[in-house]
Amino acid sequence: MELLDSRQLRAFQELARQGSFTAAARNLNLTQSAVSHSIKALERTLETALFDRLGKTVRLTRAGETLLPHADRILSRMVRAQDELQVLDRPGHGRLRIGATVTISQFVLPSVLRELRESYPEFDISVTTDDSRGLMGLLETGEIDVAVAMETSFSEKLCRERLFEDQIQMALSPLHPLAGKKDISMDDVTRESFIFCNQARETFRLLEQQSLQRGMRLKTVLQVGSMAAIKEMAKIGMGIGLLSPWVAEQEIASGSLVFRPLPWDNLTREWAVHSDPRHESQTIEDVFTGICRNVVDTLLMRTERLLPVVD
Amino acid sequence: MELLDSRQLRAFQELARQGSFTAAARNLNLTQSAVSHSIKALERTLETALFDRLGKTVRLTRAGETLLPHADRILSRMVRAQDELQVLDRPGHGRLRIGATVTISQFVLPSVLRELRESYPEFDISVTTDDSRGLMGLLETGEIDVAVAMETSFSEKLCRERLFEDQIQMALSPLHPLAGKKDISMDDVTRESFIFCNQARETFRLLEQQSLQRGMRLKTVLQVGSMAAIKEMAKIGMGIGLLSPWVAEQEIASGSLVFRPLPWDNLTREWAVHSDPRHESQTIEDVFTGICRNVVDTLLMRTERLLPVVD
DNA sequence: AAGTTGCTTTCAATGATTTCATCAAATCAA
DNA sequence: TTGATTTGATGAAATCATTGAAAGCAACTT
Repeated sequence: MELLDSRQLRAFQELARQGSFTAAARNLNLTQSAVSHSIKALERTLETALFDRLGKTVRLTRAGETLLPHADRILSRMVRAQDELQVLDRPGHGRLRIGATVTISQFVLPSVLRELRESYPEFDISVTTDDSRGLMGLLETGEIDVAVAMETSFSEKLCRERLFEDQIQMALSPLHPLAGKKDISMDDVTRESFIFCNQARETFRLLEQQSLQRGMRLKTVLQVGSMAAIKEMAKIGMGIGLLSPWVAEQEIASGSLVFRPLPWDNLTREWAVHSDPRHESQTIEDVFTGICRNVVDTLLMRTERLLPVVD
Repeated sequence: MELLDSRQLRAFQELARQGSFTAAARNLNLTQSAVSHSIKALERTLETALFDRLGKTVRLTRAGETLLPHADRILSRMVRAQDELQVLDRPGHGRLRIGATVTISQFVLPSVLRELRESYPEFDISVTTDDSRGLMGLLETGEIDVAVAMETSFSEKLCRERLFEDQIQMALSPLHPLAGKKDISMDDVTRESFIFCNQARETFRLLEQQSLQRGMRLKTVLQVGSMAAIKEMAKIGMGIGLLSPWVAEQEIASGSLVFRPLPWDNLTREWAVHSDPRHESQTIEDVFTGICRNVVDTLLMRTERLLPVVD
């Protein structure tokens, strides 16, 4: 069926309100003739008379009466839609959907979000937590705008800005036999059981792959839900936590956890801000990346446990 | 501000749903070039990008996401409006707003409405009661479609179809002194008090005018709200009822009321169906008039108290 | 690297909307 | 009643927008 025309509806609405072609035309900034033509066209597509023309004045027919409320709502919704879009375009308004791994959302994002909110208080900001691979998926389907994640798995289409590197190490209770051992061998770790974060599947994958290359399997004793849980478990000697030392500054300082490198190298994680360069407004994403840069730079100054990126 | 175009919105909606210009174009029976143009035009009037074009596939931007629900509702309301109008046009569907005087709505309309409902069971029928002059006003403002009323006051623009004539007479209790009197003089009635229906202002006006021409005033003792009330009051001798004898067949037959003519003539009321010939669909009004004709004809056959119209 | 698919652009043509000029009808004021 | 004025309808011309064909890119496939 033929679709209704919005300008004709507008003419209809005004004519219904004014009861006069010339008055309607004046309000619409049109000629009376144009209004007459519009109404006639509308009546033709609807195959029904909308007005009784009684000489000088005009009155709605039954059909016109039933159409009028529809026309009103259609037209008012049109201007409402336009108003909403207008507001959306105002500088400082907008949306940023951030994706981050557990580590990042706990140790980096808080400062970033504080700065972001200072500069753009009207922005809608949301944070989704997932492992790095999942974040890349969300980025590709457009469900998030930026992802702070490991650089292992990234799509060709996405662009990235490197932030820093870190290294997975063993987090041990000070009482653990390996805590004081000078040279930790492969055999030493083979016998141990490890604690992972079940949301950090990408790190787990990285470690498993490295282990298998050396013909061994890491014994996993626990999969816990958060960084804090790993640390607590390691403290009481439930096993060896696997995480980067920069997320445990306090525990290291207080001596409740001891960090030792794993007996093989290449356990460096490279972190970056990923985004989709084809996305509508890259600007807010650039702002976000810049803030991340800043925050990470101050972090780098405070600890040597984070490694700057070599460009 | 520039108004949105419905075809562009339709294209937008389909593209948002399909995520592909060609697919959208196929569903719209258009070239994908046309869809591309439409979207571009829409984006131009809204001054914002509605889609991220990522090579082969497209995705809604934030603006697009906010526009989509509006577009959906606008378009669905358009088809709803069209559907409603379609239903309105179906034969047998429609509306007839009848205006009638108290007498008519009590003694003529019931049969008319029964026949009307038989032929057009889906019609919206409403009845408004007012005196003849008021009905003419309602007819002129388009608040009713037809009026069954006295012919005294009618506008030039309206058309009418004469139905019948009747005559106002005095309704008396059989015990009333005038009930058996042979020749009733002016003096006889001057002393009496009369009972009117307060909704029959036109009849009252007619009588008052006739009286004043003869230099007398009718003494009004009661203004009551219905024909039945007049009859009851007259029966118990509260005064003389003024009404047409054909609305009191039963009372005459049972002898509880006696009718006598007033001592001056020209008290004939002419009844007609009035309507506005400039109105959209005269057909249902013609049907109504025809049914009135029939009903009145059978009434005329049953009583001589109604007078046929002389054409 | 070539081919396919899909979107954009340019351009011509079609179609629709608007305006202008004019007519007919209705209202208003003598 | 008669003209003067207002108002809506109509037809023709001008303007504007929508459409489709074809060529041009860009991305994805083989």
